[in-house]
Amino acid sequence: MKRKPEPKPYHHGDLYETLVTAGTELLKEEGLEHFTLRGCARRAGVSHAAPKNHFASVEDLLCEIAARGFDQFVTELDAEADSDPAQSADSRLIAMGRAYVAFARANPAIYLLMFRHAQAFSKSVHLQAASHAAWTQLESGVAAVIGPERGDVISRAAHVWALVHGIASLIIDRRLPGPIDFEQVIAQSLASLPAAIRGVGPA
Amino acid sequence: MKRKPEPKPYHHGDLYETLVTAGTELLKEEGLEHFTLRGCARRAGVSHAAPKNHFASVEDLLCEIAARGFDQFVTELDAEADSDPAQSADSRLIAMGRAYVAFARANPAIYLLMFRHAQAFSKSVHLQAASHAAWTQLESGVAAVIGPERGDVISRAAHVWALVHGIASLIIDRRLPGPIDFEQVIAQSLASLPAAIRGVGPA
DNA sequence: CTCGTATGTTGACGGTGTAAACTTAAAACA
DNA sequence: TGTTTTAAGTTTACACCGTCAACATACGAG
Repeated sequence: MKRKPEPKPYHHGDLYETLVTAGTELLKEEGLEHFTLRGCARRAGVSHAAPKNHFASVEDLLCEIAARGFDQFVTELDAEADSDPAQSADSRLIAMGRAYVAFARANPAIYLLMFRHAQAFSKSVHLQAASHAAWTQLESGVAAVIGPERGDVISRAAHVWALVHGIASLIIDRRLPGPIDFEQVIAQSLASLPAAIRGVGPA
Repeated sequence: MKRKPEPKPYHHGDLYETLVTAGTELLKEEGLEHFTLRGCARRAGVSHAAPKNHFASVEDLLCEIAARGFDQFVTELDAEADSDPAQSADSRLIAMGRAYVAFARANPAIYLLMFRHAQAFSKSVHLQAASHAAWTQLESGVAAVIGPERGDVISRAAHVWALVHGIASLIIDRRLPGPIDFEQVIAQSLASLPAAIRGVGPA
């Protein structure tokens, strides 16, 4: 058994990391629909069965890629929300919403993998933790907007998530009709959000 | 060449319709992920290459199934919106939103096929017409809410669609955290919609 | 220096979509 | 009615895919 975590244990180098990198690149280039484990192996320069030693199945590799996507996602949203430290809770939430849609548009295949691909979250602790962090991030943004005394943060957070997820999905799936201004839709929809989640429901 | 459109041309009976039926059933039973052209042929009781005579590819069959899904979708939303002829435009739009999410939850695989599966709409005139009808239905509901003189119906319709699409997607993908009341999220989110699309943007 | 074992390769299996060649039977026409 | 055209279905084949088992290799522990 190995004891030291040296970066290049032997033969290939670090096939685990190489596969994650190759998979991420292939995802961006070819899309989730055409993602293939054998394709990752080819890009990594190993035989088609080599990944088996590091990932029990193609889903395991996708889970790791998704987990790293969540890590980057949370980092980017935090950075955007904190870009102007003087702004209100409302504009912080709107900034997060803008960053959310921007991430989806910049990384459509990763976004689909993270938020729409059917995967067993329980299989990967990394994925479970990373996606949980994203939800917590959303909840705190919503809580700051509706105020500390109001209950029901969860259902309002779901409302916010649904709106930005819907916008992102319709855009990257090219579902909106041709002559439409994405930026206007994003700005208008997000602008209505603080009032919408404050204005309704029980105290 | 045949001239008459008789329903059962010969051997199998009406393989075209049988394949559409078998495909719809398999979609509901196994989900879009496990949908297979050979599986449809098996259920129809024909060889795996028989569908080639009626559908050039698996995508063509899926387009026809999606088109029929849109037909049913538009019918159900119209019925729900017109269920109470005395209701206001606001509550009509909310009723349509409720029916939208209900359709997705009742037919998740068909919904995914209709609204998220990458497909060449241009390949099927039926699909193109049916999905266009759904968009028109949405636009008129939104126009009634924001009033006749206001422009920008398209971007407000996109806003409404994004919200209901997001709710439906998160629910059928089981993305919302465990202790959450779907009905409350749906009711709260939809209730905020008329004011949201009326309240913002240019006159 | 030896040997165990983690890592990578080869080959195979069943599955998929699709294409070509072949067979069958209905329809078109004389 | 009888012949021929042609649409519809079958068979076979190919290139992929994910996964598995058997084998080869080379690092690292002892």
